Amino acid sequence: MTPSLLALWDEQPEGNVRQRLHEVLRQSIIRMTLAPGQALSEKEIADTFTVSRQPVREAFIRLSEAGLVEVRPQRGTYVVPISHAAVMEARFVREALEVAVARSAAEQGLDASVLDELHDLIARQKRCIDSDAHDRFYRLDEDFHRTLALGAGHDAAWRVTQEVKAQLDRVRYLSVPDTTPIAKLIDQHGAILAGVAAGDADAAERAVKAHLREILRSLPDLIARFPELFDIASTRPTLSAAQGVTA
Amino acid sequence: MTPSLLALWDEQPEGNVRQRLHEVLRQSIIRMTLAPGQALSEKEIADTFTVSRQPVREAFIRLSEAGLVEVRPQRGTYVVPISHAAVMEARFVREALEVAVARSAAEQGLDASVLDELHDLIARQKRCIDSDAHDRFYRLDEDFHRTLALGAGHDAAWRVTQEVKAQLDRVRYLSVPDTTPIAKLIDQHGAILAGVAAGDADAAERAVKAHLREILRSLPDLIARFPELFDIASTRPTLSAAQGVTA
DNA sequence: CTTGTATAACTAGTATGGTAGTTGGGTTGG
DNA sequence: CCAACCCAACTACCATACTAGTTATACAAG
Repeated sequence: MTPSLLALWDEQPEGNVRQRLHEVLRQSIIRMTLAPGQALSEKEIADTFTVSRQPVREAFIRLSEAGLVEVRPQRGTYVVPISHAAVMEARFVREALEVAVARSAAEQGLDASVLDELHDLIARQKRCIDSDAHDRFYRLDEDFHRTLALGAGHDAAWRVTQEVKAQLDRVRYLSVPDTTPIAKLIDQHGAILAGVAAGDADAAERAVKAHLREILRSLPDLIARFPELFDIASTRPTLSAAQGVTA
Repeated sequence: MTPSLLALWDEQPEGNVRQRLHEVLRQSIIRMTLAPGQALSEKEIADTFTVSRQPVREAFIRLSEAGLVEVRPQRGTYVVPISHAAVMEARFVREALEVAVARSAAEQGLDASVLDELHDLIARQKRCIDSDAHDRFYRLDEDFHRTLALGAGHDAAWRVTQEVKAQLDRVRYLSVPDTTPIAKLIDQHGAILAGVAAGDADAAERAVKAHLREILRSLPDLIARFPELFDIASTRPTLSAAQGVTA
């Protein structure tokens, strides 16, 4: 584990130790380098990166807010198992946001430069079909969704999307390279862009929904194939669950 | 400032110092006890609550992620001004989520107990109309939206909604008690509930949108009345803005 | 009076120390 | 053999110390 963590560490240029650590750990959890259920020790991580425990702790807190780790006081910090319920909820939130973004983009129109960039991204994605460049495709996939959101001026929506997407990316990483073929995903990107470019909000919405529902096709199969990575319970016990109502 | 902060502190029962501090500061910012632009000193806050700087710092980090404060390294931490763009974006995200939640609730149906609770909440809201119990109404308002979201099983959506709602609540707190009369808001709650209960997703969506667009009516007036609380620039300079695209 | 510089007083970021609590394993009494 | 207990080795949380960077001010040089 250590070597690949350190590799990510070196390629994180931005800013302070906390942010770099957060990004390294986040990526490692998404990529399953840190497996669900694994215990993360403040001290061990701190020693690995030759930093103090404090920024590690702060990174843990942020990860726990994204639902990627669970901090149990005086016990330990653990990578949370993939939860079916959490994935479904993340997908729900993401669909709500991206549908709204696509509709907004279709209705208000996008700058020509943004449309060009989106077309360009799809073209570059197509070059990944045969070359088995999955990692490259995934980055371009994220670029497509981000460019659309930011191009429509909805950067808060994108920020939230990015947070919940972590839950989904963990699943997507499992389904490499089978399940849904890349070509199909690229076609769906094309459909989204076509709807947006044509100013047809309804078509854009349908395209986004079709795209984001692909994960539903692969999920049951993945749970069957990797049961040890998933939470057995259908509903995950969340600390931030329903609270009492004002008396 | 100090006394009212400490009052909030004492009524935060839950858990650790960091969470209590976060909630106290968050509420204080929403309620304008901590005014936009005000500098927050780690040391000063720590001394006020007789805790160390560390949990204060961690609370600041969380607040900065919600866009309520800005941490400028080696400089200071400041309550961010209300930004027109940030409010519009928060409203956009909230509408996207709550529309999706309401549609989901209408389509899948809610338990009778949840419907009862929603009706009860509306009834209790009506009792606030004449008594000028604005604070009480606002709590019941939040209860209504939370109960709907959690009742439909979308607690992740609610968690995100709650985060972005802070930006909107700051504005709403300014508009007490004029602008939109409480009675109108309660009617809108009733319309949402009616749509959901009838299983009419389209009606529920229309009702949610009408409800959440009330803020748009009051915002220009508030900017004119309290220009010193708002960011002058139309677009706020966000650190997490657009990044380059994969080369 | 203006300007450049040194400096003192702040800041956040990081490191380290201390405390209370949990856990698991070994030991002791039955 | 088994149960109860104890203790050592962890944990996260909080407090404190230290570092590095920013800013405003005072002061000296022109």
